[in-house]
Amino acid sequence: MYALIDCNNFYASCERVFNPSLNGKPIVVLSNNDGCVIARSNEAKALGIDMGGAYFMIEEALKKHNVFVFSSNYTLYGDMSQRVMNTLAEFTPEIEVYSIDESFLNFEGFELLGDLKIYGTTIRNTVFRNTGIPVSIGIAPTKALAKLSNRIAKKNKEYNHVCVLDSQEKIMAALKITTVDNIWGIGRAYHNFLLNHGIQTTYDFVQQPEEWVRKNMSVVGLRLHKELKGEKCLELELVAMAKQNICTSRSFGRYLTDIDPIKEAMSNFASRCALKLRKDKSVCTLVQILLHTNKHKPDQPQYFVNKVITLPVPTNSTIELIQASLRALDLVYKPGYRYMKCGVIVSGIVPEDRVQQNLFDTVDRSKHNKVTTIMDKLNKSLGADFVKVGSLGVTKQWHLKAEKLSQCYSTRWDEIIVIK
DNA sequence: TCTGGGGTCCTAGGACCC
DNA sequence: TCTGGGGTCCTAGGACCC
Repeated sequence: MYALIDCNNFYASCERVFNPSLNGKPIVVLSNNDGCVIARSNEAKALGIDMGGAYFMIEEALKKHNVFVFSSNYTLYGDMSQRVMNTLAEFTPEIEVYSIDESFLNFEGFELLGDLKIYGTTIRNTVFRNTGIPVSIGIAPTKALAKLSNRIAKKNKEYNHVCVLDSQEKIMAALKITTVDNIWGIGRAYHNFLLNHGIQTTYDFVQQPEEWVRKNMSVVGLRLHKELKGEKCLELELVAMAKQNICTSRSFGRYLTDIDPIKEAMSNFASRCALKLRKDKSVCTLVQILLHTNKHKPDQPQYFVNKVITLPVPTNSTIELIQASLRALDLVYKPGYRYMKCGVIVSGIVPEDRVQQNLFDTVDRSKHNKVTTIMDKLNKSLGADFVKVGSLGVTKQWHLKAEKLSQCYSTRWDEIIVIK
């Protein structure tokens, strides 16, 4: 058996932990740049606020209903996630952290511990006591069924947030009450496709012949089909695989036309990518930049461009990645456009101890390594970007909007909560 | 004024090899 | 009439996830 533990309305719940006066009140959390709604408390959902709605279009309505609005605070959510996962790890040796707010746990053989419903409830209570975050738990024989079970636990009050699908009858009943658009792995396109073929519930879906599923939905769909019938196809991924791409991109807080502030933004994003690489003990061989105008304004001149630079030797040096990004920017930048977004993607990622050297390489990398090591050390103890490369700049014209940001209660000494 | 960011996997088709 | 067969690698695009 597998358990899927999912935090309820995670970002909204994080905001509540340190501000309990928000209990019972409607809360929404906005995306970067305060762009659109990406998390809602139950009270906000009940008001009919949609996921993904543009903030500027619903701002008035939110005010009218006294909805509390927050900019996303990933420092806080990341730290809270870590606390939840640490607690979960105490309950099983095998845990796959699937996303910032979800984990799969291997419950194989746990039936011997007694009723899984009781065990799940213990986990839920412990996570809440340790972190203040409410979770829902779905338990079933495969990962896809655990997902489905989790959804039932969350949507139906009578389960008290823990649902166990441990018999064929329970599984069949669960398949019948779950429509196909709520299956993990079925998105909008497949949903429409299935509806066109008269398939509405998950039960209808598992009745289809495997060849038909394979033909129309590729091996991914077939795997899902088998999983929903109780045949295990997806294993727990206990060790996080090395990433194939690392991307840092942002919309700007306002339009940029001059190249200089864009250079500043690009330098910052390249620097972030370098830091992420070093954290993973990896290096990259390709740097790609992207630069966009505002796609939501079709009446304005549009320019979308990507540029890839191949590095002579794989690296995670902040300095080299900034240089490559700025070189790429120079090649594609055109004046006269109102730019809205840019970013840096690094790929061709390999472990840093398996670097293929280049015979004609002239850069003294040991020097770069010394510099970045010291930079990382200082920034870790004194705060992000305490020491940085000059091209990261100080004007911050590109900075995103975050007008409703809460404090970093758990990661900054000067923002720690004070109890009077 | 204002519409997020960061990922994965699979497939088809083209270019190229012998 | 008829124009080989068997591969690899890369890219773009589409599907999906949180």
